Amino acid sequence: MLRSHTCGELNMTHIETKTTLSGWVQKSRDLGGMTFIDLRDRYGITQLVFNLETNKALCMQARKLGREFVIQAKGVVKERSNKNLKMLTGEVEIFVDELTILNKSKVPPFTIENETDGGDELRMKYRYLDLRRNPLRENMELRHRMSIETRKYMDSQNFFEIETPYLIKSTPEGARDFVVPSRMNQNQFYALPQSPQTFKQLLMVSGFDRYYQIVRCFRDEDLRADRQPEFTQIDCEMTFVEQDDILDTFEGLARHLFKTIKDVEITDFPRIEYANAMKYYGSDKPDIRFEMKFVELNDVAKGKGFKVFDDAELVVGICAERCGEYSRKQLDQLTDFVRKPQIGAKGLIYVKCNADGTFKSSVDKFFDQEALKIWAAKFDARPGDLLLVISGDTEKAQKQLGELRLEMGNRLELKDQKSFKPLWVVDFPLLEWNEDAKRFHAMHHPFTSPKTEDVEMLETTPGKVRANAYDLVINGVEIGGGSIRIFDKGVQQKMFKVLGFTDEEAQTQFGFLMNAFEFGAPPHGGIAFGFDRWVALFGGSDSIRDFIAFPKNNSGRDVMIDSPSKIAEEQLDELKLKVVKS
RNA sequence: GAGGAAAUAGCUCAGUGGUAAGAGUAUGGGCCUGUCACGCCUGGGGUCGCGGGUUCGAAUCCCGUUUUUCUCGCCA
Repeated sequence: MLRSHTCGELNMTHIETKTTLSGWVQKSRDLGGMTFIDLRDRYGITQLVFNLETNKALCMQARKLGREFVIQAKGVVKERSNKNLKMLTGEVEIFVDELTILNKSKVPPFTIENETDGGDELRMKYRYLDLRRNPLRENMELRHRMSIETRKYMDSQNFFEIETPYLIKSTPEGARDFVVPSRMNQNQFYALPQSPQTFKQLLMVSGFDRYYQIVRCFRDEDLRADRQPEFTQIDCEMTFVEQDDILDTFEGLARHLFKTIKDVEITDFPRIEYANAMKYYGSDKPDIRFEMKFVELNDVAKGKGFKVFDDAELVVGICAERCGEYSRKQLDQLTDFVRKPQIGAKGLIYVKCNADGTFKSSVDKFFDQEALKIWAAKFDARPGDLLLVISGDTEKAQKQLGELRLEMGNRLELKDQKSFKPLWVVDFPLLEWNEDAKRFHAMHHPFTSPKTEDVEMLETTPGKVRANAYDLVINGVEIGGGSIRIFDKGVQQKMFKVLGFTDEEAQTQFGFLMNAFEFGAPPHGGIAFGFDRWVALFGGSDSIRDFIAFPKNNSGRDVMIDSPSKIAEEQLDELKLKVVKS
């Protein structure tokens, strides 16, 4: 070993110990007569000290060290005369008597500090340097610990970790596939899995009973801060279970991770139907760290001659506590917010609940004090509160108000970073109408089972069929989702029919699964968690990028290795591919 | 696919038509024996993303282009 200790472990108990440390030069402070070097490794920073009087040659050598040089230093642990209690090793230092430069370093393009001066692009290009920084190192450690604890819990619950293939078959539903040409099978392509969905179902048919995998998934869609083209799921499937069994099992996983990683006991996992999540929060992933529930006003708002309300399918509002003093400017800002094209509301109506018990609203012309008093009562609003009301088509109005609710949550600082509020959203619709394709799409995926009592509606009103599908949401972030699967060939065929597949297409695309279902498929269901998001959530970040060692940028590029890139003509020839210049 | 923003020293940024493009930081040299954001002195460092245009004159205005980034669409 090129070291006897790490840079994070030496303290007062090691005084007078002979030690050999290896690491990177974090910083040197040359005071003339003496020189201090901060030596860094994964474990911490230890101060090396060189004295011109004691050993001139060595001190001169130390002065020449640059940032990020890799060195080995041998010496004795001494108590500092000037202690630095901000550092873990700040009570001691090493009197060095032998110094070896293991490797020099160019001056790094940005500072390797907790607060670096480098911008995102530069840090991505030199990711290996960025990963030397404490915050990134800590993120990787968090990720590591979460994967270990996940495996511990899953193992304790008798789950097998089984690997599934990455070179699979392209399927029409869902996200765009990444595609890989096959050399041995000319003109044919593999696809990278969007998730191991069908394979884990086949493992259930095989009788493995409980499967999980921490597995890479690939989706060729546009990216966001919380989306990467390749990302990691905790993918799980169980046999002979009903929805509650799955929710219970994975509440267990969530509790275990919260306890072991965050030292937080989660007592409550409320469950809310999708329909109510939309009705009260305008979102299928409500952030319930704060209340501000929707109140519907159709009965008191319509029929008073205000055309906007009378023509609307839904009039709905929220109560922002203690915002009754909002200025014209602040209200205009909120109106602009909901009118942004991304949100798309026509306007915003406000009611100020004045301290003296009167009301001031933007619809005073149509609603007198008595009418507004009834509104306020519906919100349980107190003097000093502000009511914000949106109207329009039900679904749109709910989503728009949902965005406004989150915005108000930000403005009023109601989203406590340290608080974690998980919940299950259940009873998702089975299907959603796709206006462009003029057909239904599976909301979750085509193998999700409809609720038994709703199956009949598949042929009459497919849009109303509810699914045995559920999402785990924490602090407004969709952490995972799953469903009880269809295990009956007949139901699966019906499902494909509703999705607009001909029997032939269904057979070509998913024949392998339907065939398997004819050989004694057990009832089963499962769930998959977005591991990167979960780690980021625990790490207190909205972006998953800094929780992935080597992420890609917004355009799906790895700017460090410069991929994707062109390939050689010979490679194309071998694959029988031609590149068309556009 | 649609829209917004940005590109100036190694890095982070200021500079909105006019002399010679600046700051902080990093970096080279010098001084300093208890620093730990060390301090002080001093030096080097620029294709103002790229291409075209307007102008007596463009980092600055206009057009195009590339890259990055944000939002929406999209992401079962």
